[in-house]
Amino acid sequence: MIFTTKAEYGVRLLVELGRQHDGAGAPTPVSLKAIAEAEALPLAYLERIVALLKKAGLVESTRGAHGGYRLTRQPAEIHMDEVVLALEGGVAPMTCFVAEDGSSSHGRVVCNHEADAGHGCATKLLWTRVQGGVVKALAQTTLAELVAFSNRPPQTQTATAVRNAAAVA
Amino acid sequence: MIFTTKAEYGVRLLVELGRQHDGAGAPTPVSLKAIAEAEALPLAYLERIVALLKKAGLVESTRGAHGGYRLTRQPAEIHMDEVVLALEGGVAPMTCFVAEDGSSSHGRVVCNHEADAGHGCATKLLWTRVQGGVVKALAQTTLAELVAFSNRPPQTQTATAVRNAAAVA
DNA sequence: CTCTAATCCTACCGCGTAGGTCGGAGAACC
DNA sequence: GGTTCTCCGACCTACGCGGTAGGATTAGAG
Repeated sequence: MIFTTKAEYGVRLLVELGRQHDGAGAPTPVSLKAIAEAEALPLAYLERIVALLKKAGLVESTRGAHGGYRLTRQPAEIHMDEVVLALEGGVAPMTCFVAEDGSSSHGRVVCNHEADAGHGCATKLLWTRVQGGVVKALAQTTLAELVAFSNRPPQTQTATAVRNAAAVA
Repeated sequence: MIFTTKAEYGVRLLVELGRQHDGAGAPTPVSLKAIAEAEALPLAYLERIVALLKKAGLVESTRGAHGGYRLTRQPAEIHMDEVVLALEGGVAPMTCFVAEDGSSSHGRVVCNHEADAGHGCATKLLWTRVQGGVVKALAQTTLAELVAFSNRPPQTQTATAVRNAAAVA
């Protein structure tokens, strides 16, 4: 598989925040406990995940009673490549892939067993293309889309997902 | 990361076979030992990997002395989606993704915690798009391309890889 | 006819990491 | 001051990846 549950839970957490997000600048924050119950996720684990999102500046928090988290931007302005990068710490199709700087979305990608033979590793071309496809698919999806998708009646969700995926491909 | 070393080693193995592959129908087979030495990979591990490729019909073998493996098709006719599918047993971006039939390239994809809540999982749309991007990138790459890439002088490889990746994206 | 080089097959193992828990310390609101 | 939150770091466990061991089988070479 590609992504761990960090990405899964983190995205679902953001969707839950995006659902409560109205146009106002600073709405009432949502507590992790409420999100954990709504999505049936372990609270203690969510704490560590949301810390990653906060460090990336995607959410902000207010402590204390009636505190919680809220988005720092409009859901339509949050693209999933940034989200997954914050949660997973990079999007690399193979262990030998390391980005030169932190962000793997635009940075140069380097295979670290480059000099083992005269003719480099032939798979580098392949993994580079795969990574490009993943990042592109992530960047084209916004949080607002996922929020809208999650509010749709279930029987139409499958067809919509397939249609959107076909549009991407 | 996305893929394990099974995919990495398997692709490199195929590249090595493709390099020896001339136009003739049944050329002299290449032994695993030769490939293991050329690519500096553990022989015993390669045995298990090549078994997957054989089961998928991508290579055929002759046993006994001076035996080995050879491709069943021209390198230009071997697309990487089929290869990775054979090696990794499916291309799923998340554990909850399972294909209805064996092949994940065209089969319908289903999230197995579909019915846990009223509003399905919002991440399904995202993972479907990601998987589409990966499969597309794999399907667009043939073994012949990788063979040609691996024979190129090293100093031009990086620039070429980036250019090709940009063309895909 | 045997020796040898190769494919085949199955069981085994160590180790890193994903996934999750626990307990507690600060911060705000009543 | 108690309650409700965020925050933080240590800790634990199951599992799968990556690799090894050892053998059985097949077929060409001499």
